[in-house]
Amino acid sequence: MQSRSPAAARPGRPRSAAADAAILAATREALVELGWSKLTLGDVATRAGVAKTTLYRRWSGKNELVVDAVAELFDELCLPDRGSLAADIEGVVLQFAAILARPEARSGLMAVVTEATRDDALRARIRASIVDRQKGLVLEGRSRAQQRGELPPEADPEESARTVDLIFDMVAGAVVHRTLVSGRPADEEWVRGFTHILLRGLTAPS
Amino acid sequence: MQSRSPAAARPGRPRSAAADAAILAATREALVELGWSKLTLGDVATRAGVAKTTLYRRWSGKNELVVDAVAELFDELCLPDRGSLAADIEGVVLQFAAILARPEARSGLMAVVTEATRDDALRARIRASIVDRQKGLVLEGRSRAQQRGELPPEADPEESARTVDLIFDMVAGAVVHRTLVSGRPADEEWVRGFTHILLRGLTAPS
DNA sequence: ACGCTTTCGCTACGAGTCGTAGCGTAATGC
DNA sequence: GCATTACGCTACGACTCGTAGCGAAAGCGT
Repeated sequence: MQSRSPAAARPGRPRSAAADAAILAATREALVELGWSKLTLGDVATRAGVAKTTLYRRWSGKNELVVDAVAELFDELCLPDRGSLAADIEGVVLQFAAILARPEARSGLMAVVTEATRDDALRARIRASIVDRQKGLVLEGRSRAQQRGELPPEADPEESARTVDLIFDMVAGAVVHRTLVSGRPADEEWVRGFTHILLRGLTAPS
Repeated sequence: MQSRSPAAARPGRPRSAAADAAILAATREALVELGWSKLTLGDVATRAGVAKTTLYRRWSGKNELVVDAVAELFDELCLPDRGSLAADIEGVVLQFAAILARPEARSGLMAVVTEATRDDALRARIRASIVDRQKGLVLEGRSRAQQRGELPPEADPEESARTVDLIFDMVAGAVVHRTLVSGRPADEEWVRGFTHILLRGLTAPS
């Protein structure tokens, strides 16, 4: 029960880390050029310079591969301290919008979310590698705002968790809908208006 | 230049309206059982009791067919007058959430939006048959609220249009994200919390 | 009743993708 | 050297795609 680490020193030839990187990069490239529906694993393998069988040895299918390829795009997401809650929100929303403006994120992210409606394992994979990271930003931003005194400290932890979930759905949902459904850019002007409404909704006296 | 109506009295055998209904119903049924990716036009044709060629004569492909099939789900969407802006919003959001709770809407709607990221004609079709109808509800609700005095009348029409777009992205985006990404139901409790924040953001003094 | 026109159901087809199996070779640890 | 695993390559059956061709059916005008 000891060696269960993922990269345990197993005997035999190790998997090429370069191949992993090449495959994920090729997947994003194919997403840009072909989109989700016309992306084939054979094509990705050719672009990456690996055999198709190598691809199937590491990923069980198109869904899992694209999740990993898209997840790397969210690595750059962080929460810079801009001094006020409003500025922090605007900053992170603009970062999120910049990622969603990239074509590989647009087609890839939406597609895997679609597939996840019928695949619980895939949904868990998305949550672990993408969604939870975003939610962490919401938690961090609220913690900062409470330290600044911009938000009251939470009393009920359960109520607090519900509020975080709600804020997260509102932020991510609005940006995604603006970018992908309305088809218009989430630029600074839009983000300012959105932040304005959200912030007043959170802080105004009832 | 006279007879340009879509169903002009053309000579020859008319298209079967019953076949249209059967095909769209079969498409929704297949969406429930198979989901988007495993749905094939041949299977839909078999379920509907029509030939595959008939399907291709009326729709150019899977995307357009599913848009029409899903669009019918939104026919029931309306804005009941509940007496206050808060109640109106809660009512229509709950209706929207009820539609998104159906599996054929979950997999179908998200899938066509995904495909629309690379297909402008498809995006226009979605906007015409689904999105614009929802946006109309936002306009109607705001108009009512202004008559009641719950919202101030708009001065700048351009600013007004921007606000409507923003509200629409926030409402639809939050419900979609809650339902499809977070994977939790947009039940009454959640809708109350959401409406509370949105409404305070819209009406609280700055 | 008769043609004209369009739709419909059916069959068949080449093209493309899928996911897997088999084989020989390359890379690592003992 | 030897065991073990990863890799590249080829080939395969099964499936879906979108289209073409055909004869039959259903309307409309004369």
